[in-house]
Amino acid sequence: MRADAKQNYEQLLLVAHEVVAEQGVEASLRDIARRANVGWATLLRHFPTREALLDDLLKERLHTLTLSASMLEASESPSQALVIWLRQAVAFVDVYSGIVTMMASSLSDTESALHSSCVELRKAGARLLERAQLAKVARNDLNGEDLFALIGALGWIGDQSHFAHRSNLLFSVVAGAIFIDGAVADHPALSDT
Amino acid sequence: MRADAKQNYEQLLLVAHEVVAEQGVEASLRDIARRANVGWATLLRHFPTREALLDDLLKERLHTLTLSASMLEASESPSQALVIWLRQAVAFVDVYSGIVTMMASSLSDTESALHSSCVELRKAGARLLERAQLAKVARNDLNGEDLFALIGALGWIGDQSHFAHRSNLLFSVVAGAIFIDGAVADHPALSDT
DNA sequence: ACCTGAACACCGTTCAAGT
DNA sequence: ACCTGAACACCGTTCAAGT
Repeated sequence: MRADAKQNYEQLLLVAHEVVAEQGVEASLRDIARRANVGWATLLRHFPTREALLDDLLKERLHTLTLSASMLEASESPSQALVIWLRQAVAFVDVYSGIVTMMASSLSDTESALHSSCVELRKAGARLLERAQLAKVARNDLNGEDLFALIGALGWIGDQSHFAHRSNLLFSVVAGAIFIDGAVADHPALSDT
Repeated sequence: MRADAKQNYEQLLLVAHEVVAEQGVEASLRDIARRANVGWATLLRHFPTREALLDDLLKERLHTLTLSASMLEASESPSQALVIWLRQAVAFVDVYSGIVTMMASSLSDTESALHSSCVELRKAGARLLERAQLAKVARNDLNGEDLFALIGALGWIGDQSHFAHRSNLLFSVVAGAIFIDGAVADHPALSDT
């Protein structure tokens, strides 16, 4: 990448993060280009679709999240590992409002620039879920898609300003439902404080 | 209302239902006016905001849902009544994709044309929840807002084509989490078939 | 009273020119 | 190679005319 191109790219990412964090994933791309002092068509060539921009915005943090899943796989308690990771995943999607809807549709859209990132996320969760199922602490009728769906559902709740202040409690309600009765009764990670 | 006005109004509602059921709540209003063979500005005067249109589209079915809540309040089992009503509520929001997000924001926006309808819905659920709590079968730390949030979360899952085929299972997972362990173990309404 | 088109400021898509 | 403005077809908002 040429030097001026690289500078444009990085300035765009910086501004895009600010604007999207403030206004959500449907923020005006034209507005982002204006605030970044970059030509409108330049943004479109760096990021041919909205999904491509979001993918680049999420890349680093997504990598951190999947790394965290790998670490947690080696931890002592399969149920606690899953709960801790779920909390991280919900915090991850909380950064940009509307991102869960975009990710959910990208999961089934092979052509989306976000697709492979979403598959990665699902796989990371699925591994932790399967470990908990083998340990007989998580419901056996759930799979990686369901985990993704529940993270999305909690992310949706966090997106609604009217519900956001209850999202900690609702996290513990929904996350707790993934486990078999009593299996996580002694896990402080599920208490709501 | 003048005769021609009334005819326009009803034609608009008819077409709007079709288009919104197909494309979701963000469907083009201009397109609806075109398909209804009605002047564009005419739609805007009948429905000054998108929320006003949706409110009229939902009114009948919402009334049915609140009536159902009243009936269920007189039924034998408080827990079963709540589960049955929750299923109806999720089916209600399933008709228009994106409606849960619009309703969630209307719940805190007193100016929205949908506001009072949303409050009605929350109240109907809250009454059934409180009855179940008094009977010691539902978690005591949840309130009407939480119930609305969980209905919205399940509605969001139903909106995503990739997750919709799991929504029955996920309903039983999330709805089951509202109750105290074992309180609904014998309720066929929570089985996933 | 009610209906209607048109002007306006936005959006994302596409493309032909610039350096 | 990369950047850029402009034309295009849409959107919702507003308003001045029509019958």
